[in-house]
Amino acid sequence: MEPSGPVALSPLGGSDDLVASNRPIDGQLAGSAGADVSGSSHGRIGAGTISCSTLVSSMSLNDNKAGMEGLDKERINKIIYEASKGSKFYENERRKEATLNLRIQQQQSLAASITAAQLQFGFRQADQLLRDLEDRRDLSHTIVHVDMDAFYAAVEMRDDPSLRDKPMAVGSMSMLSTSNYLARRFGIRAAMPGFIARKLCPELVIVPLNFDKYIAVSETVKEILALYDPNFSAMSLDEAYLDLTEHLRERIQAPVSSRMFLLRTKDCSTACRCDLNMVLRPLLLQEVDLSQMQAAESEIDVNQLFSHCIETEHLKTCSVCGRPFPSFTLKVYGVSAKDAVLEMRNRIEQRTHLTASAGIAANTMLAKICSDKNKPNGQFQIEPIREHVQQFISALPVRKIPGIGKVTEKLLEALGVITCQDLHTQRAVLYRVFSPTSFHHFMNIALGIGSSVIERDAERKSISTEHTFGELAQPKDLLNKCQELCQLLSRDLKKDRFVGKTVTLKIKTVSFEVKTRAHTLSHYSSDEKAIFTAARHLLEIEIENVQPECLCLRLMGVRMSKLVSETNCSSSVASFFEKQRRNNSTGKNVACLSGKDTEDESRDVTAAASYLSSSVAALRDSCFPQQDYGGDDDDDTDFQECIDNIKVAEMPHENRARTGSKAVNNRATQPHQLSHDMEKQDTIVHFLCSKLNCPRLGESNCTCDQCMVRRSHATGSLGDINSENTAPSGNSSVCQASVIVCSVSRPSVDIDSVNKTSKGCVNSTLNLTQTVSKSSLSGVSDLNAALRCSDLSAVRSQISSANSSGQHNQLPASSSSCPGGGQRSQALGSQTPESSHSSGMIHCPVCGQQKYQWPLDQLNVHIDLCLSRSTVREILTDQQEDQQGPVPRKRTAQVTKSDKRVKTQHTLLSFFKP
DNA sequence: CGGATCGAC
DNA sequence: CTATGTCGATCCG
Ligand SMILES: Nc1ncnc2c1ncn2[C@H]1C[C@H](O)[C@@H](COP(=O)(O)OP(=O)(O)OP(=O)(O)O)O1
Ligand SMILES: [Mg+2]
Ligand SMILES: [Mg+2]
Repeated sequence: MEPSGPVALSPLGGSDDLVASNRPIDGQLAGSAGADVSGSSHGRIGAGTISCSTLVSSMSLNDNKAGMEGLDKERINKIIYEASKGSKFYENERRKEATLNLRIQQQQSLAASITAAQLQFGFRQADQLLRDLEDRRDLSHTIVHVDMDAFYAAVEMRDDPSLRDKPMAVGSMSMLSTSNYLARRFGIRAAMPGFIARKLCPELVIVPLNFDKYIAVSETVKEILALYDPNFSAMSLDEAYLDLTEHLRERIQAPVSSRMFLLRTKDCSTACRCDLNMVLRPLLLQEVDLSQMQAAESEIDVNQLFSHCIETEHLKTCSVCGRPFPSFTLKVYGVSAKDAVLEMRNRIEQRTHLTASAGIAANTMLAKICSDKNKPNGQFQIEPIREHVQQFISALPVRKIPGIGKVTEKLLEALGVITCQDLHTQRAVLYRVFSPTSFHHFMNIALGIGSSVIERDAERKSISTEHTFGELAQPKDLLNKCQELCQLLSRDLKKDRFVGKTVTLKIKTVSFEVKTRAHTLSHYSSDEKAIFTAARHLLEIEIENVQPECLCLRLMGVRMSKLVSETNCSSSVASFFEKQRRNNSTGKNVACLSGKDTEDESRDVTAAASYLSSSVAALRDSCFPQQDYGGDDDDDTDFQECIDNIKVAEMPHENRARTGSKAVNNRATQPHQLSHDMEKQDTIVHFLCSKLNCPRLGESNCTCDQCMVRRSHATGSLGDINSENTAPSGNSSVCQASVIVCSVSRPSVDIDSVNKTSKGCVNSTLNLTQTVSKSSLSGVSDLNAALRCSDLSAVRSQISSANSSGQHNQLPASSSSCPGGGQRSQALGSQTPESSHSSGMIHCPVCGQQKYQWPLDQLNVHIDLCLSRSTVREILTDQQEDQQGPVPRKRTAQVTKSDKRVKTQHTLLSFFKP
C-alpha cells in the first residue's frame, strides 16, 4: 500500500478509456468527502433536505437485510437522525465518519496517481490470477447454508402467540438483537437501540433475551442438520453450512420411505404439538405398503394409504403428550438438492415450529447469499454451472457479499465499484489500491468462487467478557468492575478448560471512544488473580494517562488470548503451578516469551512448546522459590530462539515478508507443513531434554517413546520403562523434569491402542514421577544447576545430532521423511480417518473426552497436555486432597447471559480457503 | 507485535 | 434516560 513514489510519468489522465467509469466517481466522491469534513464543522441542520442525515452515513438505516426492501428510507433516516443528533454516540459516529473520509481521500489520491504502465501491469496480474482461479474452480460440491428466520424473535413469537401479529423485537430499550419481519417494515432491525425503534414504531413490543431457549432450539436444529451432513459447521446459534454432496449420493439409493415425512396441515391448539416425524412417522412407516405407492407421487392421501389402520388408537393419539394428532399429510420428497433441502427445512419446522431459509450452491459464499434471497421461509439455488454462477454474481451489488460491509462498500464505491461485475472491470485499479489479500478476494468474488469444503471448527483464539454500565469514574469503582470482569473471565476460561497468556483490557469512555491495552503473562493461566493483576495494571496506566482528568468509562472488558486448551483434564498443570506460585513465590510475572513468528500451521505445536517452557519455568520456580536465576528470561528467550531457528531452518521457502509492499509475484502456494510440525515438536522435546542437561534425559525420553510405541503394538512391557527410567536418587529433581518432558513427547501409538494401553504407561511414568517429585520438592537443586549451566551452543549441537540419522532408530518419532512425523503420527494419520468415517467420534485416550472429527494436530496437542497434566494431577491428589477442581461447583441454575462462542463468521478469507 | 478497524451474528 | 456482547481477520506503524 505504500505510495511508492508516484513518479507519475503519465498520470491517469492519459488513460481515461481504461477507467472511464472511474473518473466521474472519483471526482464526485472526493468532493463529497471534502464537503463532509468541512460541512460537519458548522453542523447546519434542518434547512437542507436529507443532507443532514447523509452527513453521517454510518447512522442511517442499513436496509441490507431480508425483509427491509422498499422502505421509506428518507422518513426513517430523518427519525433516526432526530433521535440521535447531539448525543455523545452521534458525535462519536461523526468523528469516525471523518477519519473514514480521510482514508477514502488517501485512497483516491493513490488511485489517481496510477500510471498507464501500472494500470497495464495491474490488468496483466489480474488476468493471470483470474485464469488461475478459474482453472481451479470447483463446482462439484453441493453446499447448503441454512439460516433460521428472525431467529430470536421467532422463538419468542412461538412461545407467546400474542406476539405473532405484532411488530416486535428482542432485546431492551438500549439495544435490540433482532426484530420480526413486521417490525422490519418500520425500519427496525438488529443493532438498533430499542428507544429509537420505538420512535419508528411506538407500538413495538420489546421482549427480553432468553439465551437458554435459543441455545436449546439451536441444538434441536443441529440434530436435524447432522442427519444430512454429520460434518456440518454451525456458524452461530441460527445458521450452519452443510456439504450435501454425500447425502445426495446416498439419497438416490435409499428407500423411498426415508424420503417420506409428515407435514401438519394446520396448527390446532388442542392437538398434539410434538414433532409428528418423531412420534408418528415411525408408526406409519411400519404400516405403509410401499408397493402400493406410485413412484411419482409426492403428496399422499393419508386416509387412503392408511385406511386399514387409521382408526387404530395409537395412530390417533400421541403417546408422548396424550393429545390427539392434528391433521397432516405425508409428503414424499425427491432426490434432488432442492428436494432434500425442502425436506430438511420441513423437518426443522415440524420439530421446532420455526422456519428456516436455505441457499444451495457450489460454494459457501454463494450458498450464504442464496439463503438470504428468499427469506423468510424460502430457499434458492444457483445451479453448479459456470455461466449461471457468472450471471448471478455479476449483477450482485458487492455489499451483498458476506465480508464486505459498509466501509468496504464505500471504499469500493469511490473506485466506481458497485456490482461484482465492476470488480472485474476495475481490477487493474483494485490491484494497485488494495492489499494482495484483498485483491485476491475481490477476484474470487468477481468469479463467484468460494470455499467448496466445510471447514472443521477451528480452535478458539480468545475468550472475553465485557459490560456496559452507568458512568464510572472513581478509580475504586473502576477497579472493582475490572475485578468482577476478571472473575467472570476466569470462570469462563475454567469452564471451557482454557489457559491463556495474553490479557487485554478494553475500555470505552463515556464519549464512546474505545481503547484496548494488552499484556502478556509469563505463564499460561486462567487464574482470576493472575488475570486481575495484569488487567489492573493496564487500567491503572490508563487512569494515570489522563490525569488530572478522570477516566470516565461506560464500558470495560477483559479478553484472554494465546489460548491453549486443556480440555476435560480435571486438574491442570497450570493450576498446579499457579498454586505453587501463590504459596511459594513473590509473583514475578514479568518475564514473557519473546516474540514468536507463529505460523498458523505450527501454532498448536508452538503453543504447546511455549506452554511447556512456561511449565518448566514454573516448575522450577515452584521447586526452588528461593533461587534467583538472574537470567530467568534468558532461558525463555534461548528456548524461543531455538524454536524460531528450527522453524526458519525447516521452512526455507517461508514467505514471511510483509505483503504491504507490492510483491510482484509472491503468490506461491505454501506446501503443507504438518510433518514438519511433528518433527519440530520432537526437536523441541529434545531441546528441552538437552536444556536440562541431564545425561540420562535423552535416554529416558527414547525409552519412554519406545515403551509407548511398543505398547501400541501390544508387545511392550512395563519392565523397560521401570528399569531404564528409574534414576539414581541424586538426580531425582532432574528426572522429574525429564518425566514431564517425557510425557509431553507424544506416545507413538494409534488411537485404539492408546485407548487400551496408555493408561498403564502413564501410570508407570507416574510412579517414577511420584518418587522423584517428592524428593525434589524436598530441596534438591540439581535441576537448577542444570538449567543454569546449560549452554546454548551445546544445545544446538545436540539438537542437530538428535536430528541426524544416527538417532533415528532410537527416536522413531523424529523421522522427517515420514509424513506426519514418526510412527505414532503415521499410525494416527491412518487410523483417524478410518475410525472417524464410521462413527466420527474420536476420544482422547487419556481423559476420555470425545470430540467429533477431532483434527489430528489438535488431538495431538491435546494428548500431550493431557498426559503431562494427568501425571501432575495424580501427584497432586496423592499429596493433597484439597483445592478446587476447575469444574464449576455451583449447581445454582443460572441463566445464560450471552450467546458466546460465535466462531469465525463469514469474513472475507473464510470463503476462499481451498 | 500491539492496537485499531472491519465484519459478522 | 437509553447506542450490546463476542469473536476472528486484517492492516498499519
Ligand atoms: N448485532 C447483533 N447483536 C446481537 N445479536 C445479534 C445481532 N445480530 C444478530 N443477532 C442474533 C439475533 C438473531 O436472531 C440471531 C441470528 O442473526 P441473523 O440470522 O443475522 O438474523 P435473524 O435470524 O434474526 O433474521 P434473518 O436471518 O431472518 O434475517 O443472532
Ligand atoms: Mg437468521
Ligand atoms: Mg444468521
